[in-house]
Amino acid sequence: MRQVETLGELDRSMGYVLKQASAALRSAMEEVLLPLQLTMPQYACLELLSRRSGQSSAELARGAFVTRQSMNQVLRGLHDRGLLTRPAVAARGRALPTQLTPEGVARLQVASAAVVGVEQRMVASLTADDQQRLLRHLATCAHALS
Amino acid sequence: MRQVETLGELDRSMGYVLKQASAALRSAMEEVLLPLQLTMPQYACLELLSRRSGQSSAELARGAFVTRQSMNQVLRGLHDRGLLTRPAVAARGRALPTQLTPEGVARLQVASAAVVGVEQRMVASLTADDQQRLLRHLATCAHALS
DNA sequence: TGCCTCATGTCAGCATCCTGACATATACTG
DNA sequence: CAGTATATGTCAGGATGCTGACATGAGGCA
Repeated sequence: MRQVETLGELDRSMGYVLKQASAALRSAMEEVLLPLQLTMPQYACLELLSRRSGQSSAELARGAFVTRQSMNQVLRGLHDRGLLTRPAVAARGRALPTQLTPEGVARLQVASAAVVGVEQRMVASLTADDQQRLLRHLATCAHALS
Repeated sequence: MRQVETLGELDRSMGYVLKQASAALRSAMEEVLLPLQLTMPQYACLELLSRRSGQSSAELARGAFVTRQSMNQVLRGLHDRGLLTRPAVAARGRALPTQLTPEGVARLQVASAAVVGVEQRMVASLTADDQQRLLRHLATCAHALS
């Protein structure tokens, strides 16, 4: 494959370049998560729970950009593997608060380190200021379309 | 839903914010493409063909970040709707060069205008310089992970 | 109180995308 | 020339995610 084909106008399109970066990140993350027996949504679920414990399936779904149904399937898989706990019945309302088990925390620590490595590799050639700018601009873009 | 929940550390993660922006863009694009009877990969395919005509399914697949098989399915749908043409047999090698029909060009013009509108809305609150910076930084990130 | 709205969990069905495999056509290499 | 490697198209099967629908629980309001 040639390096950039014709270096066409696509590289001027914000949408295309954003998709390109996102696809590259996803691919790289799946690569490092595969040996850890974790898929992308599974890792996202564990990460979200580590940031704030006791979230419901619907909350996790919004945080991971999937539907409630998909997140529920993810939660079952992680529950069956003993990485998190869910009450069988809701103590209040219908939400079932989820928590990481020690095994889940341990697994996440390894995975998180690998993912951080990928992120650092992604922005390695940017200065600290540019990284902050990029972070801020991306957040602005996301907010503008919400 | 509260605005940003706890405004947690997730907003400091480059990967998360990138995914957030990408998801928002995809959602917004699907919203404007739905009335035009076009899905995301279908639009990407048409756009790629308008940039460079005669591309094979495999080339289009790489450009749209999907597999050859998925792109082949997309091409069939667009071919059945008369938006593009493919030779039944390869004139040389195995590649089947694809071209847009006038109907395909017309449909793409409308879709492209809608998508450009979405992209402009996304970066509306950024200065021209910041837009160029964002474009350049995203390309750098994508290249670093390839 | 009764009613309405909203959020959550869950089930069934469908659409989409991918992995694995195979045949074919071209280019390269000994 | 024969063998290998690479690229393309295609088929079959499975995995994943989504839409639509329903029941349940909480909160707000006349």
